[in-house]
Amino acid sequence: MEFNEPRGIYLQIADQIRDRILQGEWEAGERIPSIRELAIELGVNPNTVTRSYQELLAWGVVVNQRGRGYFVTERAAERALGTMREEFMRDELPKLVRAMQTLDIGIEELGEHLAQKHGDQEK
Amino acid sequence: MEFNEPRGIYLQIADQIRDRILQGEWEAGERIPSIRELAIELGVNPNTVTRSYQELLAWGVVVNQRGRGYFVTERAAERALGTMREEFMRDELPKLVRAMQTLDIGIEELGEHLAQKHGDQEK
DNA sequence: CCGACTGTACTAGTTTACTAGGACACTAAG
DNA sequence: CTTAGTGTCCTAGTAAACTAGTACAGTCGG
Repeated sequence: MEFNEPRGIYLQIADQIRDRILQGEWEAGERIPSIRELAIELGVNPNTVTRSYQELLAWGVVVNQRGRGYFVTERAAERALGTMREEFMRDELPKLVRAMQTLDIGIEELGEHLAQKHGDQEK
Repeated sequence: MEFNEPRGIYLQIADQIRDRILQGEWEAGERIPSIRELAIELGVNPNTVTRSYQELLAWGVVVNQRGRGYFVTERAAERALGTMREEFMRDELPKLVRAMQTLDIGIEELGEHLAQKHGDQEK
């Protein structure tokens, strides 16, 4: 696995594991790879994985037990979406509002540009 | 002037001068404060102001002449809005798109939250 | 030419986020 | 109890962005 982006490695790992959880690679209650296992597999320091797993904890998709491992929570997808949306609304939205105000970009115009970028938002 | 935000001081200064230009504090072709003047007034290093002025150059609101100073351009407001919007569309919009995709936020929902934040967008 | 202003270039110190190394502590199986 | 696994803590190294200090270079009025 390559880590080219300017984003921290630990964030890329956290995203990857989160996605694998949400895709059902592990059942609720099941153990995900240990910190050391994953660290060796990815060729990074265990502390980096530890930090990734702290993110997963904050998102509510795993719980941990000292000496045993990290385990997928019930309704992990639901929890992840909820907490991550809260974080987005609290941290990113204000920046967006500021930018739109100084650049005098309306919601309608923003919508047009967004549509160009990722097409239909059906789901 | 206090610089509490986590954003670089040079960016805060650049924003401030940009706003003062757009508010018409100086005419087109008029000279803005010299790097040293502003540095002393704000209590920062001249190099920090230099960096702020580089931003203003990039935004197209000023031009510079070695040994003479920095001068407000024609149609500064127009230029600033244009280049800054380009930067926004190129740098910020992709992040926004990514976030909205992983969080499954639609344009409509985003609009609702934006409306709550800065009310009507009349102009 | 001179002097006082202007911007510029080079270098170094500071801060912050991030990553890594190594030791410690808990758990469970034998 | 021992051991091999687990997570956790403390510390240090790294890299990047930012800020500062200092010297250099152009401009213009006298």
